This record gives sequence, C-alpha cells and structure tokens, in this order.
Amino acid sequence: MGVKQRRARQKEGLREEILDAARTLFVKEGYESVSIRKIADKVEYAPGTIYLYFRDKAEILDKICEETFAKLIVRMQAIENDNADPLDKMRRAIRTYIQFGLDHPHHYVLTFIQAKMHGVGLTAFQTTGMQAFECMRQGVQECIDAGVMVSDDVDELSQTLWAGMHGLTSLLITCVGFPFVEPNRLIERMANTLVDGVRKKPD
Amino acid sequence: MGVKQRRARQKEGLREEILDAARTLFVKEGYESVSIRKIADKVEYAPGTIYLYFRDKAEILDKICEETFAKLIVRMQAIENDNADPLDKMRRAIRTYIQFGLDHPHHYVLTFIQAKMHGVGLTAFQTTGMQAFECMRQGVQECIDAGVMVSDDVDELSQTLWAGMHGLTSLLITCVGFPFVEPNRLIERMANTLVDGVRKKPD
DNA sequence: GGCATAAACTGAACACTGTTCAGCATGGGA
DNA sequence: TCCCATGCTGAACAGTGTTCAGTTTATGCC
Repeated sequence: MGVKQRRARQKEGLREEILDAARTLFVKEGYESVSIRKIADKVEYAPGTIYLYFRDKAEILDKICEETFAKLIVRMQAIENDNADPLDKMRRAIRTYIQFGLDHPHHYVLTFIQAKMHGVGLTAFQTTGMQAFECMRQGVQECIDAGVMVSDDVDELSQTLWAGMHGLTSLLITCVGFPFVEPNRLIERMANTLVDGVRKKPD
Repeated sequence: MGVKQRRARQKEGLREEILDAARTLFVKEGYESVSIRKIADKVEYAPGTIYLYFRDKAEILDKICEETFAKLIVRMQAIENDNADPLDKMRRAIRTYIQFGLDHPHHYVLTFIQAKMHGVGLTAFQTTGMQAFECMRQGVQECIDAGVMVSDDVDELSQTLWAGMHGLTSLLITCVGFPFVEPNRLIERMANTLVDGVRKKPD
C-alpha cells in the first residue's frame, strides 16, 4: 500500500528534475532552441520518457510560466500589504513589475511574450496569471476609493497601467540594438507618466 | 509541376513573387508554421530555388518587416504634416500607432515581436524602423519646443511614449483570452494617460 | 543552323525537430 | 519460481532549414 505512494513520490521527483533541466535550458538558450532531446540528455533519460511526465513541450513551458507568475505575485503582494499612500504604492508597483522583468528577462519573455505566440501557457495565464493581475487591480481600486483617480473604472485603469509597464519591460528586454537612454531613467519616467496620467487632474 | 504555365507568367520578378507568397502565408499562419517548402510550393518552384533569392528564411521576414515599417511611416507622417496643436498631434499619433497594430495584427506581431525573438529584422529595424521612430521623435521635439512637456529630454520622453503604445498594442493582439474592456476605451485612456503624464503640470 | 558557355533551377541528402509506440527490463507480490 | 504492471527505451515517422552536385534552359557566337 505504501508502495504506490513511494512510486508516486519517485515519479514526482523525476518530473521535478525534468522541470529543473528545462527551466535552466529555456532560460539559457530560449524555448525554441531547446529540444526535447536536449532536456532528455540533461536528465539522462531517453527522449520518449519526457512524454510520460508531460503531454508535450508546451506543457513544460506552461508549468514554468506558473512559477514565474508565482514569483511576480510575491513581489507585488509585498507592496500591496503596505500602508503607504495608494499612489506611491502604485508607482512602486510599476517599478517593481518592470524591474522583475529586467531581473528575469528570459522568464519574462517566456511567460509574457513567447508563451502566447505558441498558444502556450493559457492554463497558467488563466490561473496564476490572473491572480497576479488581480493583485495590481486591488491597488488601483484603493486609489479609486481614495478619490484620486481620473476615472472610476478599475478595469480600464488597471489594464492601461499593465499595458504601460509591459510595454517598457518588453521593449527593454527584446530591442537589444535600440539606443535606449539609461533604463532607470526610463523606468522612473514611465512610473511617473502612468501615475500622473491616471490620477485626478487639479483644476 | 506546371512548368509551362510558370514560364509564361514568369518573365522576371520571381523574388517579388516569393515575397508575396511568404507575406500571405506568414500573415495567415504565422512565421513558425510556414516552411520554406510551403513557400516554394506556392510559387511552384523547388525549395532550393528560394535560396537563390534570399540568404535564409529570416531575410524574407526582414523584408516584410521593412514593408510594415514603411506603411506605418506613411500613417505617422500624415499626422506630422499637420499644423494642429502639438499635444493633440501627439494624442492622434498614439491612437494611430495602436490602431495600425490592430488593423494589421499579424504584421505587427511579425515586425515588433516575432522578428526580435529570432534575432531577425535587425536590418529593417536599423533603417526603416528607426525612420518610423524618428517620425514620432520629431513630434515630441515639437511639444518640447512649445514648452508644454515635463522634461526636455526628447529621447527619454519619446521612448516612454513608444513603450506605452507598444504595450497596449501587443497586449491587445496577443492576449486573446484576457477580459479586456472595449479596446477603443483602452486606446483613448492610454492616449490621454500618456499625454497627461508627459505634459507640464500646472502650477 | 550548330555549339559552347553561363545562368537558372532541381531534388536528394544532411542534421535536426516534436512525437509515438512496440518492445524490453525490473521490482514487488503470490 | 513465475507473473505482470510499471518505467523506460530507442528506432521510426513526418516534418524542419539548408546545401550542393547535377541537370535543364537561355543566350551569344560562329
């Protein structure tokens, strides 16, 4: 009777090993460049074995996307649980999001750019991903409740803010040849632009 | 394969025919899903022939990126050559850029997202692409000259604005499952947020 | 016309990809 | 000892981008 559980544990162990290998390789070489055979080589199993633990290559990426979202949520919630001025928290959240992308560029690309283009990561996006977004949505709601926003449509505002952050993050990561000004200045400018753009105007 | 018919319509410009076929296929099925053999089939030549006209698959995409940039430039310059209020022009430019992406979603993804991830389109980006960016940069310079901007760093501001536009455009195109509010409202909100964010604050 | 030369084109081959599946090895229960 | 479920293998399949020796075709010259 304990045999089944032990088997299950061993099986879980290899699954984790495959994920580790895949994560390392994906982050180092990119999703496309990593073949199932490379992953299999790294864990020292036959290529076919991978398919006993994952439906296909996309499912491996999906799991890694989930991890990325989870890490992002941790960072974002640290801000959420702070009793500072809502607009200041908003600014910090924007900086934090972009910095997260720059700290884990390959993870960011895998999760927010590459995954979508292979129709991958839908599962992760609809669960953990939405949870991460919800985190920021709450911050926006706080600002609205404080009466400092230009509109009271929490979705319209949070989606706009997300688009702004994502735009800078993805450009900084992917447009390697572009003559950007110093990234920190861009991040600061983006955070200020977005917050100033969505806050109530004095008149 | 229909050699006779092909000869009749051939004459010259096979390169253009290949580009046409590739553009059609790329836009319909995406870069990854289109193989050299598919393109060759469509123009009724052997796969190897493609390589007499293009160095590799990436170069075909590069040329299509150039086309996309050229189309974008046309739209952006129409705004540039208008004697309206610089901030109004800025707002229109933002709307126009995002709308361009939504009008040609596949072209946009190919040029601004997919190309970068294959290290493709560098040539196009450094020539036609920079020209398109320059177009917007001039608009920002006009605003600075009019003394209505929060900073006088034309690069910092135009890069921030580009990031904002690109963010919304790419999210709307790629995040198909996400519960976005009505796109036009998001576009309007983004245009207002960015312009209000970079303009000089009263007092 | 006939013929040489150059250009255009072919398609088989190479090394790779994700994925499948018949068969083999092994550990645990009877 | 035998049985058999399970884990695992590795060859095979259909596809990919790319190359290149070899064939076909067009052209210029006598």
